[in-house]
Amino acid sequence: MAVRKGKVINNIRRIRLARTALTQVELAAMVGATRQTIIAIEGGKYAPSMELAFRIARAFGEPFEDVFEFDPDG
Amino acid sequence: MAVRKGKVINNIRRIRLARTALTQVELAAMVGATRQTIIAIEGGKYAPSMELAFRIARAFGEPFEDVFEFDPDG
DNA sequence: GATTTACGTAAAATATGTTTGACATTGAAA
DNA sequence: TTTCAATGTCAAACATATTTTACGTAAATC
Repeated sequence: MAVRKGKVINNIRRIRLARTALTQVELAAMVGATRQTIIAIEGGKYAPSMELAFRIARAFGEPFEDVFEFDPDG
Repeated sequence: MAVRKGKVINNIRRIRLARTALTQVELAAMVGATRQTIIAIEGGKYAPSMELAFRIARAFGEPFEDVFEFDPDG
């Protein structure tokens, strides 16, 4: 039984709308990514790179682990 | 002037040796990665994926942001 | 001095994340 | 009812992360 890899969950959409009221385009610009990337990450298509993840948390002014959570059983 | 991307710094080597006294092979096995990956990440060749980063922090029993830090000006 | 353990380098192949560009849908506003 | 902003889908190209395999070195130990 190989090591469990888990899943990273993000609260980007919730925070973007509830706390900051940014559009995807605005957020993308703030963090130096494209709209497609924001869409894909919000939609759970894949997890962002570490660099992008930190930039997003900073753009929100939220602690990293409030934006990104780890589900070890995912 | 494009958005600054910053750099992710990790304290894996320090924690691995000082706190847990694990070898690279042992750590790799614990987190489901290869020795090469641990070497590359410790050596700053690249940042790990989010999933791997969370697994490493958990393997150490350390808070995520104690293991991985963001340098916005890197 | 041969063997073993831990760490390092390097390169090719594969997997995952990011960009670019084009087009579709929905709701709000003119 | 048309226009526009925001969101979504899709696919190809590109960049980065990870694995696999092989070989090199230094220190400890037999």
